Amino acid sequence: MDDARDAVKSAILAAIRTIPRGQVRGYGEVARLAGLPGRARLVARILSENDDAALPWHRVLRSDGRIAFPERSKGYLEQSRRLKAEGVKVESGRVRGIRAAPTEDEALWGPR
DNA sequence: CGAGTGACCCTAT
DNA sequence: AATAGGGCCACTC
Repeated sequence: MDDARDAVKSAILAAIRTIPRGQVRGYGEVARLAGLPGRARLVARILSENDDAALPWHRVLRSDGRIAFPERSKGYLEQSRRLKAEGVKVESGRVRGIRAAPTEDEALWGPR
């Protein structure tokens, strides 16, 4: 059974739903909020598999505030459009006004 | 079980 | 600011 996997998916989706309108979060941030530190990639995969139209997936970006899609991609345009519609400023494929707390990630990824 | 891939992240140059 | 290198996780072949 994929109970565990389903639970993880639900947790991630819930975390994404927690993002307030007009604001954005990073994949790693979402993963951490979902109780899955270091599984940012998993979040991305879940999003690719997700089919919930009510899910604000467009509020999920990379840590740099960059959209995780190539500019020519359809998803990029869609996400950019939706973000702008919510009052988020997007320039050159990157969002302004965000700062995904890197300090926490540093503790986890920062190996040194 | 090894190798390849991806809507990722970090450090260093 | 942009590029290069290394790492971690989950899935597929």
